[in-house]
Amino acid sequence: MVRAHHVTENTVGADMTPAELEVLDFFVHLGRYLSLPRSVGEIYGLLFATGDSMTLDELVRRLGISKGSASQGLRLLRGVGAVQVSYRPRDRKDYFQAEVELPALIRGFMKEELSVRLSHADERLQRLRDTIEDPNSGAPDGLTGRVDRLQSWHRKAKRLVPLVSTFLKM
Amino acid sequence: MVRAHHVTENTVGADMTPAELEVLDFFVHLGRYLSLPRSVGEIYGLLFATGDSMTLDELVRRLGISKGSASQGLRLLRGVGAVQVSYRPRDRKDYFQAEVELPALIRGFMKEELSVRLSHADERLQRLRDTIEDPNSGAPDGLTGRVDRLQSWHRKAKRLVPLVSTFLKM
DNA sequence: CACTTTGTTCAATTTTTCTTGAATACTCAA
DNA sequence: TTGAGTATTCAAGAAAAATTGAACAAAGTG
Repeated sequence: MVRAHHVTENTVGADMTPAELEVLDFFVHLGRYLSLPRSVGEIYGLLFATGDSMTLDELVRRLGISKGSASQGLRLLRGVGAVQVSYRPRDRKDYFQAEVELPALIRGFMKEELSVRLSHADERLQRLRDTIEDPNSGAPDGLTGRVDRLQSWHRKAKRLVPLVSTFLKM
Repeated sequence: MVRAHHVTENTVGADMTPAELEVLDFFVHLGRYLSLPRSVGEIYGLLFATGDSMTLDELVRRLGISKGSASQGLRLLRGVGAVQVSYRPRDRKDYFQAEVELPALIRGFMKEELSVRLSHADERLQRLRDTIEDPNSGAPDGLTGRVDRLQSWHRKAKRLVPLVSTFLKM
């Protein structure tokens, strides 16, 4: 409740329209669910609401956040493919624009986040196996079986990723 | 790295076997990815490693966490169906045990978390629509179209949930 | 009922994460 | 090369989240 109106609490946010505020609100909450900083939700939200591309300074001014936050937030959003940068001839500024095509977003997220996590999990599971196979590890009875199950979860998750991608691109 | 060895840093954790430590490590990291407090990963990890049921006091003692943390963590884990409680005749204690069947976990997670979030999103999207349909909302050109797209993402996500459930239960 | 054991709640504290803003780096134009 | 405009980095401060521990509640027992 309070948080949703964050942008209205500082003077610079005052030039937001109700429609824009509502869109920001939506993405701030969505981001919250994905444990993203509020600033990231705000940035994507404003870009989404505006539709057009926008410079870093414009984002800073309209959202009333610091350049540091904006820069870091944009890096993250670019990283997952949620924001694209374009350059204009005879203009040094970067122009940032929201990617609103779901397939592109999915692709970015799956590639950037998920695959890294899954391969980390791979390593961990391998280490875990190695540890419990050592007779000195003190592995409780039946742990091997439960770790097997863990590995089967993991394999399933890996097979799920392309399936979800396909579905969402339809 | 540092975090992974948390449980070894306090005296009570010293009675953990290497195998148990590795399992805790795995679940603490997994939990981290899902933005769960470390204590939650530790609790589930120890229950998973042990295989047996365990009392709250046992968890507190072996993990070296406070009763408060253990109680709250267990509530969360029970809430998503990752931990089950059983009672024993002539024994006032609760006995907690890890649920290791993937289908049950999925069911719990999908029901508890996802469906709530998705219905929140529903409300938000409806409000958003209402706002931008008001001519005084100052909705930028084309925003209606983009919000349409948002709603189609959302519908897709809702259809995806049962699909994923089915797949993971196979 | 008083007492014991077990689990929960919540204000205070600690830890982690986010944000800020000044310093720095980069890029192009003149 | 200098200067002006732009973006990034990062240490310090602010905010949010997790953890603790003591007080409380609940549920038996004698």
